[in-house]
Amino acid sequence: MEHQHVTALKEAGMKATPKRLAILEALNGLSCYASPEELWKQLRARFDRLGLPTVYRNLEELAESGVITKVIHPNRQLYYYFCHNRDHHHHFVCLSCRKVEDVPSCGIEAMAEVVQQQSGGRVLSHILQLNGVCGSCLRSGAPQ
Amino acid sequence: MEHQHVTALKEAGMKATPKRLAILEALNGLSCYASPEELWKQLRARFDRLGLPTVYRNLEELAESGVITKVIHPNRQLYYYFCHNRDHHHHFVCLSCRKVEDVPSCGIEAMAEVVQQQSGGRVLSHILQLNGVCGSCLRSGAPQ
DNA sequence: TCCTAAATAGAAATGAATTCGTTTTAGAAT
DNA sequence: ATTCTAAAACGAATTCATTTCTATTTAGGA
Ligand SMILES: [Zn+2]
Ligand SMILES: [Zn+2]
Ligand SMILES: [Zn+2]
Ligand SMILES: [Zn+2]
Repeated sequence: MEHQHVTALKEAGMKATPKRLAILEALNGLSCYASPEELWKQLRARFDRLGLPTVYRNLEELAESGVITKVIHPNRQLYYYFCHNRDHHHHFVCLSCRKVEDVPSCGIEAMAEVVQQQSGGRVLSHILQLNGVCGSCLRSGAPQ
Repeated sequence: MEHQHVTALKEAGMKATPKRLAILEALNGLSCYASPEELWKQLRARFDRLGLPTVYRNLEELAESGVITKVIHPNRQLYYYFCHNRDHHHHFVCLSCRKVEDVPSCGIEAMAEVVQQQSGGRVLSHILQLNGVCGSCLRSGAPQ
């Protein structure tokens, strides 16, 4: 379980440093998205020295290499999520409790084709994210 | 053409102030997204006094009321775009020249249904945006 | 014309995110 | 095991887009 993270890092061409692994493990233990500062506060206890910039840098690098996912949030802060689903899919994120659910498929390929036909443009990336309140939050009457 | 902006503002429950109208007109004259500061610099020439916070506030209110659209950008800065298409649709935004193209339709309704079935969650909003380089940028060899 | 809630000015503050020069370290090579 | 080097981490300082705050002005209805 830890070694699979080492492997994932190696495959992404990144050194498997203790702090990098700890960040991955911390994210792995959550079913919701987390902010760099939250992860930093959590991990600080396990390292005598751990800089907040290190957490920012690693999260960005991990997202860049596709190991983790960046969550787009209305408050415009950075959040990250570790999803094991390697198929192309998207996320429903709860704005109340931060839970993340997978939503399979999307019609991006067809839409990219529309752009290609329309203007000859090239789609480099896409953002498809559903925001809302998850079932358990709704049932518990949590604030939105 | 100016009066239609007055009407749009009234319908959104907003006072039709000169500065608000000027912001709308400035955005209306562009086929691409713009930042608050860019609009401020452009409009400063036409008003002896115009605060940058006023531009920020108005753009946010206009986006909130649905008159204009917010663009999600990888550099995490705020950009806005004035689109006249009132049907539900999404945007392909060029990361090079900032041009915006409409992309009709999306399968959000079906995906919202998946979320409903999966966990009983409620989808409050969604983000669907295609990022890339438009046809004319590609042909001109513009930097990405 | 008067009134009032809404809008604006503009300096100041905010704070998430990043920079930078130094120090440490992972992991390959010997 | 030891050496070496590019990558990683430190962390104080900085950045700068965005927001806050109080005083002032104004749009639009009465
Ligand atoms: Zn929830
Ligand atoms: Zn997922
Ligand atoms: Zn372009
Ligand atoms: Zn549009």
